Amino acid sequence: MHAFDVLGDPVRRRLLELLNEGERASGELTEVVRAEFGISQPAVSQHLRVLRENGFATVRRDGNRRLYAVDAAPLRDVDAWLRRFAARWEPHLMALETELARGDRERRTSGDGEEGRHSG
Amino acid sequence: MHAFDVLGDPVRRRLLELLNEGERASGELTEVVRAEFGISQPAVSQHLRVLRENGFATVRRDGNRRLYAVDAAPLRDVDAWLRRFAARWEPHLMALETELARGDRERRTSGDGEEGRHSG
DNA sequence: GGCTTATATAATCTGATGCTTATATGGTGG
DNA sequence: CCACCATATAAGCATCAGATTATATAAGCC
Repeated sequence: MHAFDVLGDPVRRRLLELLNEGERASGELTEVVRAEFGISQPAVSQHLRVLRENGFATVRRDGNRRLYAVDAAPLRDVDAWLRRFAARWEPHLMALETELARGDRERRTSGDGEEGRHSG
Repeated sequence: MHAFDVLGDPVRRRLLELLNEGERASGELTEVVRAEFGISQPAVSQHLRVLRENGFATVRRDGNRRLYAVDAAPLRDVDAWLRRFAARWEPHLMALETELARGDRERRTSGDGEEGRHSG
């Protein structure tokens, strides 16, 4: 199953959005999605399975529950495909990237903690 | 139809790839896709319609033919969604973007050439 | 052990999507 | 005008993804 097929479903996109905020139990995800899309628990579970089986999410046990977390590897692939078109909407982006790649290795940030505030 | 649904189809992705190399006539696209996917001309035409109607492609007349070109607007939307996850595969990217946005307006004067440490 | 909770799987049904064949539209040239 | 390209649309059909209900698995608790 291609990554884009996985992302083709709105429920799965929503699940990924939720997971992007942090690890969540299946039940929590189910509650949110149930409310928003009006679908059943098994339906959500099946979507989670698709995410799992295609590498978009990982699971771990926590007693009774299953805690899901996002795994961005396939998203990166999607991004890679998209980037081929990026020049069309951000003509300057390519130049910036080049510059960045250079600056990045020069600067070698030590970035342990995040002392910078990205948004306020 | 959501942008991700449009991209969910491999034929349409391929068409976009081809269009990304430059304007092409429907017939040319049809030939390539026919060879690769073994589908008929109407099938391709219908995919082109989906691309058109969802803003992924534009058409113009050239005598007998219809020349298609890619329109990246919806791809940008997709990219915008993806970017919310970008920090997961490129932890430094967010910082770089922030820095760039700032550096871009600061640098403006250009000439110093040492943009080495914006520190932080 | 037996009840309850949390989650996954199985089986089945349904509707949307994409394919096909057939046909329409519209431009070009004799 | 008529024949002929190039392309789009129409109509019908098949397949598949996603939904549902019912049930299985597995952990926690008394």
